[in-house]
Amino acid sequence: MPKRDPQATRSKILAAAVQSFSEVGIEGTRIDSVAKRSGANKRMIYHYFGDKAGLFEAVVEARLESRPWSALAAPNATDARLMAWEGLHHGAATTSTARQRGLDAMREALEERRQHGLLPNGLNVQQLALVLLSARLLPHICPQYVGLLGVDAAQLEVTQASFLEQLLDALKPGSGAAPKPRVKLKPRISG
Amino acid sequence: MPKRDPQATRSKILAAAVQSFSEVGIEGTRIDSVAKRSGANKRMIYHYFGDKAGLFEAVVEARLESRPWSALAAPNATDARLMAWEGLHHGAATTSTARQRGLDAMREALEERRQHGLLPNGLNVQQLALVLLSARLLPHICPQYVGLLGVDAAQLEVTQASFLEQLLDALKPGSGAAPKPRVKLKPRISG
DNA sequence: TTAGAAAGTAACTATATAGTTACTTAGGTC
DNA sequence: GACCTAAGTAACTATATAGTTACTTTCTAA
Repeated sequence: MPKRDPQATRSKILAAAVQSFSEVGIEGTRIDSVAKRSGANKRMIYHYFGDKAGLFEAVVEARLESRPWSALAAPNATDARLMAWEGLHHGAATTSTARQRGLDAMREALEERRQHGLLPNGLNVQQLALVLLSARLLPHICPQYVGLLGVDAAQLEVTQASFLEQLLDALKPGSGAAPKPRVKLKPRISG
Repeated sequence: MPKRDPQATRSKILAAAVQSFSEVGIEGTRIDSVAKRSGANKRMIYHYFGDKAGLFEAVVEARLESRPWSALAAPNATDARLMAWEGLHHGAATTSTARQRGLDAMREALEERRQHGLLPNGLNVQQLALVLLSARLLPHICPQYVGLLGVDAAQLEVTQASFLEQLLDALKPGSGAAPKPRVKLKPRISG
């Protein structure tokens, strides 16, 4: 094991930064705390990433740029929260070709679904994609509303996936009958 | 006009705080800047609200507690962002009886819609409410994805409302035919 | 009209924080 | 193995920030 390992240092800083930014956001993140959590020297953060903004950029790059996108899969809490902090701070400004490609693919998958006659022709696929993405992101960002709406937060990952599939199913042209839920949920064990 | 007006002072502080918290969040908000923006003395903030956390609580109370909730109406950007900062910082912990009532009403409205045969019986109304709320909130929180998904941000308020109505319509049991969009959109004038 | 409470002000303080300086140590290369 | 560059460290600095102290001014009520 070498005493010095630039790659390892860089990535342990990045890992700590991912956690911190996701948990407490950009303003909430303390460079000193990232240094301590990563075990690296604070100076190294500036060495590899320039400044706090650069560190956040690197975090976005590492977690959001090359992630797979899918209309029904939920991003994990870490990524969802990073997306929220990014959006709240930087607004719509994002010139991300990688994410653009990923989201295009997601849209195309829905488009294909429509061409197979599984979605109504009049339906705007972009809007549908936005609704599906929103549904999977928001519970990580505003968990307070999950509870307030009477949805079981602990099982949401599963119940929501099933619900959204059911929703898409119900949109299928000609599906007049009320569809059945695909997953039968066990009653939650309390305590 | 009296030289002193406690009510007015309190509310101008609150108004400035609403703006600041909505724009830059809890950590991003500077008490000095709220004081300056409101025209009140900084000391008065501590006098009326205790500390920064108390000020944020008052902001939530003022904007989120007694607002009307509706399955299809979009909260404005200010409120949506406040909800996001609140959720990101405080998580699921919210003991809000007022919001609970408001959201219950929203759920009941959907329930009623179902009882009128306008929604499939198998459909989980809580989940549906969550999806609709998510769709209306997320664009304010993560505006970057609106553009990346190819949706026109400037017209979203209108186009999304129309889309969601269409979606609910398509869920109506027995509605096999592809529904038409309810609003015909003008092409956007560029420049 | 005067006491006392509440509203309001300005200057202050302790501390935390992003970013820097000045230095030491390791490792590859000729 | 000497040299040089990159990796790494610790102590430092300027400043910004939440919260306070000590004070003045206005309003109210007896």
